This record gives sequence, C-alpha cells and structure tokens, in this order.
Amino acid sequence: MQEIPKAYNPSDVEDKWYKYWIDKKFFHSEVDKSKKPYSIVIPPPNITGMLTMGHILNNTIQDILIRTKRMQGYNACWVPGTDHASIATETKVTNYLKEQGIDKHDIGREEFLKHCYVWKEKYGGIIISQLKKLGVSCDWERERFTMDEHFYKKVIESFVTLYNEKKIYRGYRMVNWCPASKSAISDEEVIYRSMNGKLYYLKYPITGGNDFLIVATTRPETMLGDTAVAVNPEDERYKKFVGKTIDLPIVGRKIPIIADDYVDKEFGTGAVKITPAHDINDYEMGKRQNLEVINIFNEDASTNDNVPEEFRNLDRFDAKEKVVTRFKELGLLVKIEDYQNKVGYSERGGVPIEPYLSEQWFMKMEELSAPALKAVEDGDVKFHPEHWTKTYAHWMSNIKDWCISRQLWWGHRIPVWYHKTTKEVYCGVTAPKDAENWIQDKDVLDTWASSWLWAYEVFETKEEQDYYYPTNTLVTAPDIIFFWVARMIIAGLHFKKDIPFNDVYFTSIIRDMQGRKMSKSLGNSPDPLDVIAEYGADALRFTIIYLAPLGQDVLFSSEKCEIGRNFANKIWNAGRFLLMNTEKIKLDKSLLDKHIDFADQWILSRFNQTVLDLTTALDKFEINNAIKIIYTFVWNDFCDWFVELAKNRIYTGEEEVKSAVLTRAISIFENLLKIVHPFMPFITEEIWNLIEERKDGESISTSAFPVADKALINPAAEKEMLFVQDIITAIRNVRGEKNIPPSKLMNVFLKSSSVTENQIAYIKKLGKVDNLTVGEGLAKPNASVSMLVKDCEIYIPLEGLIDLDAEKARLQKEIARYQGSLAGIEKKLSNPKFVDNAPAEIIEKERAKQRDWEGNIVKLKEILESLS
RNA sequence: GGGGGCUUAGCUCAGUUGGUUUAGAGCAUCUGCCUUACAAGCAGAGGGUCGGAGGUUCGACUCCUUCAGCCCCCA
Repeated sequence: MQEIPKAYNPSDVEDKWYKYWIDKKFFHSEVDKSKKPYSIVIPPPNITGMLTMGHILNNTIQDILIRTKRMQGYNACWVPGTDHASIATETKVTNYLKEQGIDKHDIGREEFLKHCYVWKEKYGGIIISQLKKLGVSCDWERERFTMDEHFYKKVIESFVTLYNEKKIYRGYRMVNWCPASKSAISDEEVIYRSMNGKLYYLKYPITGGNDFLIVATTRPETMLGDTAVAVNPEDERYKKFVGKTIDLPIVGRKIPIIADDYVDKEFGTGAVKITPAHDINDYEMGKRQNLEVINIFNEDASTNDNVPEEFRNLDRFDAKEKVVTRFKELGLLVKIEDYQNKVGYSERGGVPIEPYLSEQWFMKMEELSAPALKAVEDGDVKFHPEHWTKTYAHWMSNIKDWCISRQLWWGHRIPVWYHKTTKEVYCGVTAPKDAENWIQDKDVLDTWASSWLWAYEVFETKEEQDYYYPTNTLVTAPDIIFFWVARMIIAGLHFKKDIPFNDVYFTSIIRDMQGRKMSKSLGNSPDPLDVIAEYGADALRFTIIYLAPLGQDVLFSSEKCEIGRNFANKIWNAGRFLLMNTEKIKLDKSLLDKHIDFADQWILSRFNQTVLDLTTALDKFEINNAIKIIYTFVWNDFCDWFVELAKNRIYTGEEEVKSAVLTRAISIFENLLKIVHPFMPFITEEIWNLIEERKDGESISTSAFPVADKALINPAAEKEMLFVQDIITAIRNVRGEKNIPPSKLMNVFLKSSSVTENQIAYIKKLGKVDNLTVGEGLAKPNASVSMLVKDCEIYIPLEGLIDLDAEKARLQKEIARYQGSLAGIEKKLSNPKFVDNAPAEIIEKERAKQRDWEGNIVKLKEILESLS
C-alpha cells in the first residue's frame, strides 16, 4: 500500500476525479422509464458574469440534492446552461465596441449581433466552467443557452400564442425608461434609492396682475414641459385662482390652474406643477383633465426641440442647473430646501430612470397570474422557507401588466411585422410571405420573457418533457422571486398546464463579515476560485453549507473555510488510521458480524440514527441541519469515541477479534463516506478508492446511498455508552483540574454493582487508568477525589494533590445544586394542578428525577461526612 | 404607508406542534498535552436572568399583546 500523506491535499485529487466522473458520463441522464426521474434545472447564470459566492452556495445545494438522489437510485438529471441577459450583454458589447471606436448604429443590427455571439463564445462560458471546479454533477451534455435554436424558436412561439390569445398588446404608455440603454425596462428592474435631494420652490406668475403661485418640485427642469398647475379643490388658499392661467416662466406658455383631488394640501405649498409627459401621476391627471402632453426629452434624456432654443440638447442634469439659474435671475426662485426622497434607478443602467411615454408591448398579467397564485397557496409548489409564499402572494395579487419590449438588438426579436403601406399588423413565427412589403418590429423581448420557459424547454422533445417535467426542485436566490420564479410558474401552468417544479429552495444571501452584501463595487467578495485553490472545493462546499441556515443571511470570509478544511482533514486521518492498520491486520468480510460488543452496537446504532436523521433533514430541505448531523457523527461519535474505543481491540485483541473490529470499522467508515459524499465529493471519492482497488467504471458517486436499518438502532447500547462516556469524562475532568499529564496513569475506584468487564477495559484505556477497582461495597480510599455518575461513585486517590477545603466546597456546591433542582421538582409535584393536568409520562419523569436526586444527595452527603 | 424577517455565550448561529437535572454547536478565550490517524489535533474548563415589559398556562427560549433596536421587500 502506498504511503498516505499526513494531511489531505485537495489539489492532488480534485481535477483527477472530476475528469474521471465526466469521462465515465456518471452525470449524464437519458429518459429511462424504468427509473424514477429527479430533475433540476440550473438558474442559468448571465453570460456577462463571473462566479460569485452566491453561485457557490446555490450550486452546492443543487449538487447535494442531485448527488443524494442519484445515489438513492433516481435517474438524476441536472441541466446546466446560461442566460443571454439582453441588457447586460448589450451594454458590455456596446462599450467594448466603443472602446475600439465603433458605434453600434454605424455597423448595424446584423453586424452588432455577430459581435455579441463572438463575445458570448469568449466569455459566456466562464461561470459554467468555473463551476466545474466546485465539483458539480451537472449533465454537461445537456448544456443549454437561452438563444439556442430550439429555445429561440419556443420563445417566439410563446409570444405568438399569447398574442393570438390577446394576452399581449401594444400600447402608447408611460414606462420606466433607462436613458443609458435607451430602452424601456419593467417595474421589477427599477431600484428605489433614498437620496438626499433638494426641493425647489418656484414662483409661477398668474396671468394679468401681480399674483403668483409658488410650486415645490424636486425636478425643476421638467417645468419646461408643464401644462398645468394643480391645487386641491378643498384648499381655501387657492380656490379663487382655479380657472385662471399661469404665464409659465422661461417658456412663455399659458397654462391653466386646475383643481384635482389628487393634490396633497400638505405637500410643499399645496400647489403643484403638472408635467404629464414626465411623471406617472401627472400623466394620469393629464388624462382626467384633458391636459396637453409635451415631451421634452430625447431617448437619452437630453432636452429636445419642444423647449426654448437655448435649453435644447442639454443633459437632464445640466438642464436642471440652467433652469434653476434662470429662475434665480428672474427673481422667481423662492428657496431651496434639503429633501430626502426615493429615486428610481435602472438596475442595469445604473442611472435614474425617466418616466417616458412610448410605444411598447405589454403582457396582460391578471388572468395569467391567477393559477400561479393558486398553485403556491394550495401548496402544489412549496417554498422553503415557507414565509416567501406571503411575499409571492402579495406581488401576485397586485400584479400589473408587464412591459416586455426592449429597445435593444441582443435578444429574441418580437415576431411582429407592420405592412409598409396598409399599416396592417402581422404576428407569426415566420415572416409574412411578401416580406419585402413588411417591416419587422425592431424591439427584442425582456430576457425574463424567454427564461420563463427554462424549466421545460431545456428538454427539447415531448418524450423528455413528459419524463423530466415538472422538475423536482428549484434552488435560487430570493431576489429573483418575481423576475423568474413567479414567471416560470405562470409559464409552466399556462403553456404546459402543470407546475414547473414541486419545491423551491430560496438560498441565503452571502454577506461579508460586516454584514454588507457582497458586491463587485465594494470589492468585498473573495474570488471563489482562489478560495478553492487555497482550501479545496470540498472545504468551501462544506463551509458555505455549514454557515447557511435556511432563511438566514450568511456572513462569510474565506478564513472560515478552515472549518471545512479541518473537517476534510479529520475524515482523511480517520481513513488513514484505519488503512494503516490493514498493513498488520488482515481484513475478513466474513467476520463483519462477529465479536460485536456494546461499542460496536453503539456506533451501528448511531450510524443508522444518523442516516435516518440526515435523510429526514434533506427531505425537509434542512441542508444546514443535515451537514451538522453529519459533522457530529463523524467527528464526535466516530472519531472521538468509536475509533478510540476500537484501538483497544485493534492493538491488543486476538487476531480474529482484531480482524473483525477493523473490518467492521472500515465497513462503517465506507458508509460514512457515502453519506458525506454529496456534500464533499472529492475527498470521499479519493478515500473510497484507497480502501480497496475499485473496478474501472466504479465510483462512490454511483454507489448506493445507505438506508437506515431501524433494527440496529439500539437505545440500550446508547444508554450504556453514555454511562461509560460520563465515567471517562469524569475521570478526565479530575485529571484536567489537577493538571495531571496524560502520561501519568491514575488509580481509580468505582463503587458500583453494574460495571462490566467490557466497560472496564474501555474506561481504563480512555481514562488512562492504571488500576481500576470495582466493587459494590467499596470503601472510599483516603485522600481521594470523588465524583458521582448516575449511581456510580468514583474515587481517585491523589495523595498530596487534595485540597481538603476545596474538595468540601466542591461537594457542597454539588449538593446545593441538586437540592435546588430538587426543590423545583418537589414544588411541581406537590402542585395538584400539575399532577392533574400534565401528561402521566411527564409526571413519571419528574418522579424519576426526584428519586435519583434524592439518592445523589444522600451519597454526596456521605462523602462529605467522610472528609471531616 | 403595507408586508416579511431578525434580536439566545465575546462572535456567528441551532433549539423540530410548550414538558430532559445545569438552554446547545462552531469559532474565540483559558488550562494541560507533540498519548504510535490527525497540533488543520487531543483532553478539560469558564462563559448566557434566551432584546424590555405584560399576558395565557400546572409549566414559556417556544404561544399571545405591546415596546425598542436592526435588516429586507413592495408602494
């Protein structure tokens, strides 16, 4: 056997095993009706992005689920892929071309799209390839892209279907306009930021005479498009002015003073300027009041020809400056106040959005959303954590029509043509036959109006869809619950008449140690590939799951990966210990069930209980809990106790006993590796292969996941083990308190009738005891420390190390503690209401405690007596 | 303004229909150990009136009300 290194080195093994898994196609799935499918579709990362800690968490969870199911015999299929990310990609490519002095409008649509595809080929696969370093078991032969031929076609078909169902319409509406990308965006893509702005008070002179109104506004530049001033009809201050007109400064236009309930008397001065083209509320009022609508901005939010000449072609921020300056010059600027307000920003463009009137395509959401709301409320689709259903329900019940057109080139082009002469509108999967007479709509679809088909169109044939759809589980971040999760449910129910997935797991948000969200601009996110290089993929996987309880944010820093690295090393060394002994001890599988003592029964009991708890936790999506169950079993039960206990027999037993113990220990260890494997695939594969020569094509990743054998769960053995552990801990405690080094053996006396030979051997070994004397009628030796475990009195003679007063104080403290607890119990038991109301089982427990503690107090008092 | 979440040891968090003596874990701290798997380790210890105040109950970290603080989403 080769030398096993003292410390586990992940970089030696990870790439080797990943290559092996892929070469052997372990992760590839084909329709196989003899097996139950378990399918997951990856939330497709942006082709513009880089791997983040969020991806690590998200994909580790998916991998744990899919690997477990694969080992449990399901036909596990995890489909990977990427998203074309219309706005984000177009922005990147546009900027890239600009750096080379190329304007996209000069090269035209076709040429620009070629650049996009080149860019996609070059950078689009980065995240996906980085994910392989994490060990994810995706079916790479199924990798998909939202603009693949099949997918593109299906997106176009879905548009046509909805158009024919009259669920898609075109309209001239006020939309959220991103001046940076010169495109409309949806409500969901607007982020509101709290800003320290200003409130400007402007004097508006009333036509004829010296009267004027003062209006307050955060956006004085829009006054160039004002078409009214409005007051509340109940406002006594202004009643007399309603019906008159204002001579709009700078512009010179006469605009009416109108009364409208919408106006809040308390805001500013109670008189507000109305700009129907550039404010959604003003637009609504404009419709009610038949006001003129004057658009003053170009697509990039610079001023257009509808404003006085000297104010034209100004950026909106410059226009603001200039308008304010002119008001000041005219003596019409009353004051400027600090004002905090929320400003909508374009998520992708990063600039304030502009409410802007334009012709756009919309999807009617009311009818479409109803079944999707019901599916979640009825529990057909289950959310984890469950509380997200409320957020979902709230959004779904207040849903507005979805603006799905984008004034971009990269994406799925809207399949609508307008006849050049008749202006007729045609919508179809292919262009009209006399294409030369038609012009296709220039816009593309919102990215989410394509990725909402992801859950089933990644499966390209009916047979595959019938088999894999609905998928089982979606694992995603909660911030795309509306963008993607909700819309996938809508699409699934509408087009497939079935939910897209049974369960949705919403992951934690990864933050830095100060609780700040990890972001590129803050530079507070470690590069996951660096972390993997330093600690290993398994360590990173373990750590991120260990730190991420369901529904809680995670505070992460790469140093925390020591937890995972240490755990990996612990497993490594447990394996190393067992395998090192196979050099001297011959394994014999026929002895697996031979020479079983309570320590074996105990570890088998613990293992089967662990498998039971683990699978229950995974079924409930308590991934964090699952990994803690594993951690406790591996580290505390198996390594700290079982291996230490087993050493007794491995070092000193008869040959056959040695062989039985080691064979059994390795068998349990191999099962342990299997339950760890979905969480830490690399190290478990490596050790599994060290245990014995495996055949080509074998892998722990396709081995059978252990099933709990309830018959081996053994409460008596667990109880016995607990007793032995308590005795050993008590002895170690004394050693610690008296600073006795482990090299120095102690003599110990146990006053008990129930300690067995088997137990004595273990107590001697783990307690580092020289002579262990056990007897029922044992007298307390002189100058000894005494402890009590259950009904067993422990005496340790420590001539010269005993501080009599300290010993007495300790015993008295112990007695007082029991007396205190006993008093509580007695109070309970003497309360008739408790005895009448509490379940018999609880009462019996309390009585048992009472008996035990009374006994303990008596014993402790006797010991105390003997000291004086 | 509406909704959701959180508050338990120095730090980060568990605590599963209210019932296990003394409310757990990891990290950090302290003490002793290179005990022939592991110092990325072993053994032991200290540390919390479970955010405040009420209430329901025989019994509350757990349920209800209220107050305070922090975070997120939506308008």
